[in-house]
Amino acid sequence: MNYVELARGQAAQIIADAYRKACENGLLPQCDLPAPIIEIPKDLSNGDYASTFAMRNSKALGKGAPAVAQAICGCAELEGSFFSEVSAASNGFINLRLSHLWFEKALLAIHEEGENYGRSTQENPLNIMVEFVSANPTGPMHMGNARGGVLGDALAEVLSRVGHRVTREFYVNDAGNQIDKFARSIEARYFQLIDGEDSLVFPEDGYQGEDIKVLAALYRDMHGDALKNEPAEKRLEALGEFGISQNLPKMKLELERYGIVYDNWFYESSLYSSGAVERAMDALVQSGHTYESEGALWLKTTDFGCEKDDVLRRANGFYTYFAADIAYHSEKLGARGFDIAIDVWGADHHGHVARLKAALDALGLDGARRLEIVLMQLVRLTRNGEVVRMSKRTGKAIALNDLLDEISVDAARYFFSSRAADTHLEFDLDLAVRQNSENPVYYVQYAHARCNSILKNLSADGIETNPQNAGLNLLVDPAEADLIRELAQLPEEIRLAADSRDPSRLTKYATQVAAALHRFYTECRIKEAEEELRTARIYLINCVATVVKNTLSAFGVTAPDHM
RNA sequence: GUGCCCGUAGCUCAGCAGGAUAGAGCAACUGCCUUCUAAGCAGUAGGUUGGGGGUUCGAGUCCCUCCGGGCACGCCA
Repeated sequence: MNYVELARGQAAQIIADAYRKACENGLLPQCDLPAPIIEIPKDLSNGDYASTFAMRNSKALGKGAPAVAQAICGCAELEGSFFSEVSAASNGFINLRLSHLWFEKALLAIHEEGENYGRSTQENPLNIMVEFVSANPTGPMHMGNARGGVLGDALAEVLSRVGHRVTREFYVNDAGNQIDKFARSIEARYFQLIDGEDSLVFPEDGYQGEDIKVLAALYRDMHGDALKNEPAEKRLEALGEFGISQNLPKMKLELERYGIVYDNWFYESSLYSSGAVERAMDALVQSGHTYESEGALWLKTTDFGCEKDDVLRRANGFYTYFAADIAYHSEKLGARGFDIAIDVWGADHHGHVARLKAALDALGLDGARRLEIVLMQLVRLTRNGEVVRMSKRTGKAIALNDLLDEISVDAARYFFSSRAADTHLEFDLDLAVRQNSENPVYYVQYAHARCNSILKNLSADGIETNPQNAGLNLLVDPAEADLIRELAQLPEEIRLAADSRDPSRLTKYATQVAAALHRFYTECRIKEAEEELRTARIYLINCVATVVKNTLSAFGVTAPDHM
């Protein structure tokens, strides 16, 4: 149950009713006004909720905002609501104060819902696919993939928590030029192993990493030198397939270590073998938005507001990556039955967004609305203040696995979750490794450990620590009220994270809950409190533990019982 | 050159749909452990929200412009 939403709704209703009553009493003129906006002020000294109704409508009502606010307050009926007090501020704000009933109800809901607290349902649940990471299987994953991984995973999680049906997918780019490049790189290393360093010139645009040498050596160990005398085409195919067959399981393991498990791994190559690419291209030709020029097949993306048209099939007869991507996404939104497809992409692909949407629009799939791209700014990796370029081609990428050897999965996931996708993220390796207790993740986890520790301690003294619904009306200390207000916020935070496609706000929320707990812990004793109050505080502590755990689990971070 | 993203405290960043006195963490300084975990709490100091215009009762938030940084503009993926 979302008590923030409930209170907000009640407040809006109270003010709307009060306005109607003020009109009947001749205090205010009858106008057609928009629904009152209710906000939670930063500074709670004036009230728990506030409305800007008077300021917003003072012009329409022909009266000053303070006068409007006073008229509203005079007519407001609080009976049966969660509010105990309504007042007009001199600048026109209408302030409402929550009654203790609200605090008690909010706590009861947390305990009742337990690990489901924070979840909600949709009237019309959507079938949503979140596709993320989709790193090229040509080498180990880097920091950008690490960021995209938690972002996509957490996004999928919050979407499912608000009641949608969510599928996590990894798109395996096992076709196209970069695979050819990959195969030629392994080939060069393979020949170097057999015939010495100068046997075959290393491709200029090849993959330089050590992992390529390892793959070549592994292939030779397993299959010998026979491939050397095969035709080049057959050799490259064998080496490319071998490389992918080695890399892909490693990537799966790496992602699992990182806490990410996909529902489905979708292979680009399957789009060709299933005929999906052909079908999509035929459909595009049927749509009338294509033409042939200089031997190539073009899509008129300019029909949909793009700056220039794009090639679908090259003059050499091969389809472009764009063509495969159109086929892939038309399958998602068509045959595979997803209402919405969300892709998490690196910002370096942003130029691709408009034309993919355009292509889907041409196919009648409403790409403008049903395809959502979350663009993630690239991670700038620095070491000793120096920028480290992250590319698989140069072999200088820092692997996700290497990072996880240095810091915990929890620390890595929290760090990458803590900033919105569109912020430029700087990741200092030395700092990350050193960060330990300075990392906010420990601050939050400590809050959970503290709750548990208190309960364990009390339990050892023979005190009942299972939540007992009694004395909740005694929780009136400001530190207790602040804490409960924070706890009540979780369902709202998850809803906002899902709606705005931005789970990073939950790390900020987690920090706020932890801060409120730590303040409460300092201000309010539990062990020495009088029995009824102690019982109520034990109830509260149990709720805090639930909320911290449910928040951290949204981005895959654990809530330890002790630290 | 064109398009997208960013610019808030010394550093890393919040600021929800325009609202009351712009907030956290780190770093600095001052206090708080014989009492439930000090991985904590309280306090001090730190700001022309990149500059300049505009919109209005009100702008960090919206619009324009300039400055600075990142990314992209392939018959690569």
